[in-house]
Amino acid sequence: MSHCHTLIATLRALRLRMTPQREMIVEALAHSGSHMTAEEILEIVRRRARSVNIATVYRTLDLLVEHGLATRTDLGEGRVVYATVRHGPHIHLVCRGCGHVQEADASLLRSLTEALRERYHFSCDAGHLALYGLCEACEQKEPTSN
Amino acid sequence: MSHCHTLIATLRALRLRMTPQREMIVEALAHSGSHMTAEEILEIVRRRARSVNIATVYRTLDLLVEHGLATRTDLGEGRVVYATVRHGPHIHLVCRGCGHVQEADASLLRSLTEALRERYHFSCDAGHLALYGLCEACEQKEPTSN
DNA sequence: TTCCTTGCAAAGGCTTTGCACACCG
DNA sequence: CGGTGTGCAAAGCCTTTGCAAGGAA
Repeated sequence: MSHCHTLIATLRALRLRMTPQREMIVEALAHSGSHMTAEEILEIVRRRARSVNIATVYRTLDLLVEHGLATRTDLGEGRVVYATVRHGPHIHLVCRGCGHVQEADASLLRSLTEALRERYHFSCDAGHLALYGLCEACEQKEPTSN
Repeated sequence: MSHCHTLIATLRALRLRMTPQREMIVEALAHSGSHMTAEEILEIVRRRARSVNIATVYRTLDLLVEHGLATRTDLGEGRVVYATVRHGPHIHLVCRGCGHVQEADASLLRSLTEALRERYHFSCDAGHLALYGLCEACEQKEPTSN
């Protein structure tokens, strides 16, 4: 609740125009438990206003990401998800078997990101991370690792 | 040299038909220093046979990946790269600033993958990994982290 | 000869863009 | 009122697919 109000206030402070569409999109994203695709956001927004267009969703999400209010994570295979910054950094664990995505604590990355910085001078962005593999159920189904 | 011969022999052993197109595609991939996109492979193959089609490249790459002879890494933003297995597991470090991709030693992932297995029962596939962030040059250009 | 593979073109899925109208501030 | 934002439709990009002809075994 207050979270999306904060986001909306931030948008206003950034001198960005607040339209009903933007408000509904921000609310949909802020109220969701975790990451969402543009299409999922559209579906929720359309429950309130059927005329809202997918292009507007993409444009608003771009806006949020540009201003650091949301993150965009490309899970690969055409799946791109968004989340408000409040969710904080997390790892997306994407199962190659069933496609399920679970979130993991980003603090697990600390030693990795430090090593990458030291050895490769690469500043890893932990907030946008997707890791591929198999969830417990799918690993038992797949006899040999692919 | 011998590496692509090994790959071709493996394909033959798998009873897969060997066509000039497949041979050229495998050679292009095996001779490359690292990962390549389908389009890059096509470009190289076309220097030898202009008529080769992108669909054939995709079909051959699918074949190689299915049989474990190559890996497909989705770098996000529509960039998908392939590499022969000989390259061994490596991490792709993708710079959000300039788009440059460098490879890092996959052994850095060991403790992370162990932690994910223990805490989330997730079997992480280190061979297909892409990490986002900023390379040294781009980090100095970007004053505040995005 | 028998399937498999190929090239071509069209279709698909997701995302972006051009345009005229609507509307926030 | 001025300048943005929106809906719509079309275009773009990468990848896949249907099909008839070509080619490996």
